[in-house]
Amino acid sequence: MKMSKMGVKTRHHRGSDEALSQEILFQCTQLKRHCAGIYGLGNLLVRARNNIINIVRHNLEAYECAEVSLPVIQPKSLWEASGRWDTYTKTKQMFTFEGRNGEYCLAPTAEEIVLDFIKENIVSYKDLPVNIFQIGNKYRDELRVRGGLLRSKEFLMKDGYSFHASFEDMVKEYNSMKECYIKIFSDLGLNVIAVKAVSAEIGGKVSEEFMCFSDIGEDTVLLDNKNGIALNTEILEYPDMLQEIKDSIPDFDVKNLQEVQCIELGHIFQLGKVYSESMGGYYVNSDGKKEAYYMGCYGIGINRTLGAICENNCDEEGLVWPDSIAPYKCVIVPANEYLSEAENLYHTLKGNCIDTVLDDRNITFGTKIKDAKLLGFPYMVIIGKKYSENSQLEVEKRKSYEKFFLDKNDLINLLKK
RNA sequence: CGAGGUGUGGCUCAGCUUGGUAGAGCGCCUGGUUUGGGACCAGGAUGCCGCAGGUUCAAAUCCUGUCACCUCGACCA
Repeated sequence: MKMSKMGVKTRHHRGSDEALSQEILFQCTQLKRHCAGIYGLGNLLVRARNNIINIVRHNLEAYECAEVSLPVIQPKSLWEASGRWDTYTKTKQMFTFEGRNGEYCLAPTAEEIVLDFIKENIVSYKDLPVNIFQIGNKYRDELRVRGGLLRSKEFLMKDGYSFHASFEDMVKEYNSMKECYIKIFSDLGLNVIAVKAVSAEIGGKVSEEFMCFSDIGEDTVLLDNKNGIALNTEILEYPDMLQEIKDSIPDFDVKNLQEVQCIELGHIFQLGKVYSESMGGYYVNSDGKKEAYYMGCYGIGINRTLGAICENNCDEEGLVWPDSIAPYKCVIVPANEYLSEAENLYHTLKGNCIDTVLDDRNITFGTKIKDAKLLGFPYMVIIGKKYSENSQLEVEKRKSYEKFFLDKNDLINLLKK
């Protein structure tokens, strides 16, 4: 990609947000606030997000989850069936509108629609279990938005749903998804822990959240380092849940818990039969009897994960994309009289399938360097004075500022990794 | 919805207390000099001061209303 065609504008000043990463995203115009909680994303964010999506997708497919796509516009009737139309509209958390054939909502979540989707495909115990997921926009008219990507009204979410003939099978799948989620976050380079949580409006009993440590996080997590468990502080408000924990762990004591701030990136639930019963999700068992199936539900906030990664990977000079999801592997920064040499290298790297940006803008060298750091490309290849002095390429690593010289082939090998 | 705060060129903001020709920095355009870590000189363009009423000879400034946005609470991936 040529920088001149990317439609980016960088600024000298940062604006304000409680999260440094979000300030930087506004500064380099990768995040544009159109109105409260509604954002446009620039090229770098979209490419990084696509990389996250691919990691999520590949891991889920390795666990035999099948990708589908469900509509965002959903009819009121489905939400009345589950009883959640009133729950969500009362608190004005859901966007609704009048269409030609009645009322609709913009999906805040998808339990209703997924049942409507899968119902006719699951009629016998032989059709179970099934685990399907989608990656799509969700809409929630949040009472309060926060921190750019971290809490917005329109956001990209991966949501998955599993269907089972028995409670045991549901629990088994739940545990398998937990394992899968831990793998996903580890592939993304995030340090994430599973935390016991309250299920709220989604329903069901057992649920765990996947939390990433961060001072700007909205959630407070209580760590029991001795017993190796963690729980969301909101559990303290539910005496029965607290009692369950006390019963299962003999020397559990609220006094020994350590408080940490976290960002919630994912949440998995054992839903049980709540939705299948209300929405008519039945199958016929081996005895020929009709039964509602058990369900599990598994979500990852993709935009929020992107935001958390930015927050974990930035410094005073700008973003520092980790290799796992970097939108481009490197940027070529030429002094203006070396543009044609830079262009040659650009085509060579592209020819080797390396995602490369060429800063071909007719601006001063210093500005290009500043922008390269601000935008956070993992490697910067400088073509200028030193290029003519020696045939090796000057390379600087964004993260460590480490500088070294490489032959063209060594550079290709380095970036191909 | 409760409590605070802010709306002024593309961006960030000053000016408002005490009414009197609309400001700065960055960005943008033209010309020239620069060209390895956010260059310099000269010239130039850009505003219904969020919107609507009111007070006044006169309103960015005072009053009333309204809308939008931000921060803090109650809800959530």
